[in-house]
Amino acid sequence: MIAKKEIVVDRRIQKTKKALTEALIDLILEKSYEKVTIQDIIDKANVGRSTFYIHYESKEQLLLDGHNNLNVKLFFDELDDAKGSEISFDNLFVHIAENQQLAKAMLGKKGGNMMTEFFKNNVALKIKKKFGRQFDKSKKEQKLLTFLADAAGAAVISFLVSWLEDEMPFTEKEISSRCQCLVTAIFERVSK
Amino acid sequence: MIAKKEIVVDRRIQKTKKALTEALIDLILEKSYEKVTIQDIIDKANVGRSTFYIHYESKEQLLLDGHNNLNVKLFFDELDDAKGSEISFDNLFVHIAENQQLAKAMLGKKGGNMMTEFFKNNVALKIKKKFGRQFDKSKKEQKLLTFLADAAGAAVISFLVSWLEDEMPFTEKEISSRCQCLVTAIFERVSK
DNA sequence: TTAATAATGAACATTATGTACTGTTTTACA
DNA sequence: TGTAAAACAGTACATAATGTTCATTATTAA
Repeated sequence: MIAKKEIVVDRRIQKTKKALTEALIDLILEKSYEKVTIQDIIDKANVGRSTFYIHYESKEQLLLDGHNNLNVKLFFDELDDAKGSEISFDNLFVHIAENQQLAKAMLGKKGGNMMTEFFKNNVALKIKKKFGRQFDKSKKEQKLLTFLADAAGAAVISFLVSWLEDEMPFTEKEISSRCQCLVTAIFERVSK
Repeated sequence: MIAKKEIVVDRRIQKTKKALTEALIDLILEKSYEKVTIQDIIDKANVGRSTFYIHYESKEQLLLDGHNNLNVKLFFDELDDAKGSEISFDNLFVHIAENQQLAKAMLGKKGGNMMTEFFKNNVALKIKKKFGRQFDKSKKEQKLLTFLADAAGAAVISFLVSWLEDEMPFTEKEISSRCQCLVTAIFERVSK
C-alpha cells in the first residue's frame, strides 16, 4: 500500500480562512448577507485586503468554502439514514438545532438566497431519488417529477426556516415527522 | 356629491417612470436583478442621474412601484375568484402566461428574491385565510397554521416558477389544478 | 537554519452611490 | 396663449467598495 501523501495546510492559511469565515457569519447575523461587503469582512477579520483575494474572489466563494461546507454536507448525509422508501428528516432537524447560530446565518431571513437555494436543491434531489421510480420515463412524467420534488423541497425548507426563526416551537421529532408527512402527501395526492 | 379632485400626473413623470421601469425589466432579463446597477438603469432609460433620485431611492423601490404593482395586484385579486373554501389558481396561471416576459423578470431565476418573497407571502396569506377556521386559537395551532400556509405558498410558487422557466409544458388548467391539489393535500394530511 | 511562502500595507485605477446646484425645457392651467 | 411651476439634464463632488500590483516583513515547514 502506498503511503498517502499527507497534505499539510499552512497554519497561516488556516488562521486566515477561519477568521474570514467567522467574520462573515457574524456580519450576516449583524446586518444581512447582501449588505455585508468584503471591506466589512476584512476589517472584522483583521486581514489585509490583498490577503482576502489570495484565497477567494468573492464573498459567495467564502461562504461556500471552508468548514461551512463540512457542516452543510453533514446536514444532507443525514437524510440518507432512513430505511426503506421514506426520507427521514429526524437527524437533519437535530443537527440544525445543534448548530442553531450557523443555521440561522445561512438559512434565516438575514442569510443570502444562495444557501437557501443550495439546501432546497439538495433536499429536492433526495426526494427525487426516493420517488423517482414511481414515474415513467416519458418527458411529461419526468417533468412532473422534477416540479413536484422541487415544490416539496421548497415546502420542507420553508418549514425548516419557519421553525428555526421562530425559536423552534416544536420538538425536532414533531417538526420532522410533519415534514415527512408533507412530502408523502404531495407525492401521493398530486402525482395523480 | 363632491366632485372628486382629479389628480393629473405630469406627463414627464409618467414618461420617466415608464422608461426606468422598462429599462429595469430589460436589464433583469439581460443580466440578473442583483447585478443591475442604478447606473445601468439610467443609462438604458436615458435619464439623468438626479432624475432617478427624484422619484426613487433604490432599485428595490423602482421595482415595487409603478405599473408593476398594478400587475402584481391583479395577479392576486384573481385568487379570490373561487367559490367556497377552495382557492382557484386558474386565473393566476392564465394571467402569468399572458404576461410571460414580465413574470419571468419578476419571478424567474434572474429576478431578485424580493418579488418571489412578495408573491409567496401573498399566496400564503390567501391560503391562511381559507384554512384558518380549521385551526383552534391556541398558540401552537396558530403557529402550525402559519408554518403550513407558508410551506404551501412556497410549494405553489416553486411550481409556478418551474412551469414558467420551463416553457410552460402543461396547460394552465393542468398546472393550476395540481397546485390546488397540492395545497389541499398539505392541509388535509399534515395538519393531522 | 533556511528557502519558501503567506501576510501586510500602501498605492492605484475603476466604478457605483448619493447629493447639490445651475440652467434649460416642458407642462398644467388660467 | 402666456406664465409660473415643475421636471429635467448635466455637471461636479465627496464617499465608498472593488480588484490588482508590488515591495517589505513575518512565519512556516522541512
